[in-house]
Amino acid sequence: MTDADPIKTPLTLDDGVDFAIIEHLFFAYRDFTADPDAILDEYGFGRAHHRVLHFVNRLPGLTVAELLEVLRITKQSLARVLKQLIDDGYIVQVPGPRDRRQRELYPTQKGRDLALALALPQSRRIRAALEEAEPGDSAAVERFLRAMVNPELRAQMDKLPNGRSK
Amino acid sequence: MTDADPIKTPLTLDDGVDFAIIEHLFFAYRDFTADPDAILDEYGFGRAHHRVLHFVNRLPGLTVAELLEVLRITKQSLARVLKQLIDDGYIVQVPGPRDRRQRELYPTQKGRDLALALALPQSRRIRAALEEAEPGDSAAVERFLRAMVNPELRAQMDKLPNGRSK
DNA sequence: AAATTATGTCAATAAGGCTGACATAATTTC
DNA sequence: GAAATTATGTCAGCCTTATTGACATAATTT
Repeated sequence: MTDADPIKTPLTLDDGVDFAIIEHLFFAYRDFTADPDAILDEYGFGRAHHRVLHFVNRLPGLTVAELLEVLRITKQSLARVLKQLIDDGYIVQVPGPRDRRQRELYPTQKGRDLALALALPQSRRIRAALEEAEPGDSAAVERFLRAMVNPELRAQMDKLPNGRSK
Repeated sequence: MTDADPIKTPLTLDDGVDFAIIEHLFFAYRDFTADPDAILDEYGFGRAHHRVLHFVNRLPGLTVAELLEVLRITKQSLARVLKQLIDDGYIVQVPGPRDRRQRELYPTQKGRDLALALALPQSRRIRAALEEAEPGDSAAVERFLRAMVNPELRAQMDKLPNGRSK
């Protein structure tokens, strides 16, 4: 019955696995999402609403199909969340100019304000983390995180406005 | 009704928020967790099982209370997941030597093997990401991720074995 | 006119969280 | 030794976010 015996030694770096970064990512992401989660609670929203609101603000006018592509969830999962955001006046739908079947999604001022309020504590946390860092660390972190994404999905990231838009 | 009007300009860096790193973290973490998720599916397990199995392997002998502390979930949430892992022979409980009320949690060989199998694709992804990086980037990334964690929770991270154990 | 497409909606299911209440056994305190 | 506290387990019920499958509607394309 040696297979049912307890193993008393911990998994360590010996095992050829980079547990340091694996665990750092876990803890960092947990606290990173805790900031907006607390705000969302007050509105009766969850993390799903945050993601929708975020991308509608970053890519105003995107269609439902495009949003599903970015979020990688199903239409039915999106439906409830999107409906709430529309009913509560955070997002509006506008019929597509060329194809009137499409619904272009735009934030309202209320939706813009909330998106910004949710991003602010996250941005503050990032800025604080970079204050203790060496110059160049910011670029290194961004390069690393980008390289962690599946190559075929990096194109999606490039569609997001990165420069200072006029 | 200007508040219900669609806003057509995107949120950008102008708004004083570091969207680049916010979004990079989102996409990176999504793909980072997709690797083990696919494996867990085959076992009928979810992400919750992964987290339990991971920390039991990294801190063998920890008690239920300590595990709850690390995971920051409730006893009832842990119960279901832990029970499955024990019933299926991935984890065993051993009565605490000093306090026999406590249940020390240890992985079995089967549990050790699965924990390692789940960590491997994540480690491979990290290694691949760092291959394109400059020397020193790895340390910069680790510093950054650590600084992203709430200060009072960093002590928890220090309890994890980091060196090469003898 | 027929087929396809974009979207919306209904019903059912599942995972993984939560709270509250209660049970048991072991330890600590008085 | 009795009482209080602690560590754990378990039951019942609820919520959110996701899933799949099926079907409806309107608009566009063929």
